[in-house]
Amino acid sequence: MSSMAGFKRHNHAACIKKGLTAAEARCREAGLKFTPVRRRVLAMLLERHTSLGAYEILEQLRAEGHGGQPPMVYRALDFLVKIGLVHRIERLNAFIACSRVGADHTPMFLICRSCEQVTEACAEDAGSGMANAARDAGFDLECAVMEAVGICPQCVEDAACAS
Amino acid sequence: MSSMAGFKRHNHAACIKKGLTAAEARCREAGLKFTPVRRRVLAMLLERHTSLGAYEILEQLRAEGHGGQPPMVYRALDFLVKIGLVHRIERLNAFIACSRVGADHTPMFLICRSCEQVTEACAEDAGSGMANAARDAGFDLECAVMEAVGICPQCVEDAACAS
DNA sequence: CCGTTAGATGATATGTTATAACATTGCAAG
DNA sequence: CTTGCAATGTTATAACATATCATCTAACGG
Repeated sequence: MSSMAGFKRHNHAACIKKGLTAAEARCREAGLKFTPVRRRVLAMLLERHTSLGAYEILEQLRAEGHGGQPPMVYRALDFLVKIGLVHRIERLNAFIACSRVGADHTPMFLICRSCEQVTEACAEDAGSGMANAARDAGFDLECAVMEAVGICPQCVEDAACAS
Repeated sequence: MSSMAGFKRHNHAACIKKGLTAAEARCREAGLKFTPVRRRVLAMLLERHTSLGAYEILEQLRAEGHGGQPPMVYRALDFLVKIGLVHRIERLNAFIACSRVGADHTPMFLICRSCEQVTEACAEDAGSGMANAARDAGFDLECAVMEAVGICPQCVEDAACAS
């Protein structure tokens, strides 16, 4: 199976599996438990390949018969975010599976305001820029949030065709 | 009067006045109305000199006898954000008065997780970095969110003294 | 094997942030 | 004056998030 994601085609089934395998490995190493709920939430995020709100995840869990209340989802998400398997998109109050697990990366998110697609990109330079600006201000930077709002390549193209 | 703000001392009364004057000018130029509610909300943000939540603003308006419901505050904030007099801090779901009105700036926000102080900094380089990364991805960047979470200079110092 | 413990989950309630929808007001151009 | 438009008022609710306390369960030392 193949679909649009990250603005480009790829083997989606494989990338879900890869994500779950990486998660298992990471948890095993760290002595953490990759429980069914955590696995299911991560799988859902990997499947959708864009950001999902906590309540969308909750609804889907319920639809699958796992029942549950909001804290269940937020706990799973907190866990996944803490160990770096999932990122929070502040602008959207939503969550997305990390697409570069393991790599020491400085993620930036591209948020399309037309189709709502969210994609992770590398932004080492921008990260350095933020680190420099923080240092100049005497600020001890612990975490940098970088989110770009605009129009994704597909929507740009669609708009061009339409005109 | 003088107080800590932006991590450094400055003449606070003057900067409030300056902010309001700049706002009046900007609205007059653009043919927009700088109504009492809008003025009061902006003044409140300038006074506090850090970020405020919409409901904190609402409470204060009520305490001052202006009554009102949430939409009133959100409308005023939307207006102020749209014309660039106020920035939204995504990480905090809060708002802060722009400290560089008029300047063509690429704002980045330094959010202290110890004292909650928020400060605006310049991050031209980081902005370029994000713009480059977006361009490389074929993404049409319209708005860049840059927020740094960490410890402000004052809190770093306090921690050092305490140890 | 048993009891202890720590992490995970279940469940209820509530807190916090944001917007939809519709009514009303007030000012200014035609 | 009336029509149109932006701003404001009002009610209700949607959407996002967490505090708290109870219960379960797997891992560990005795």
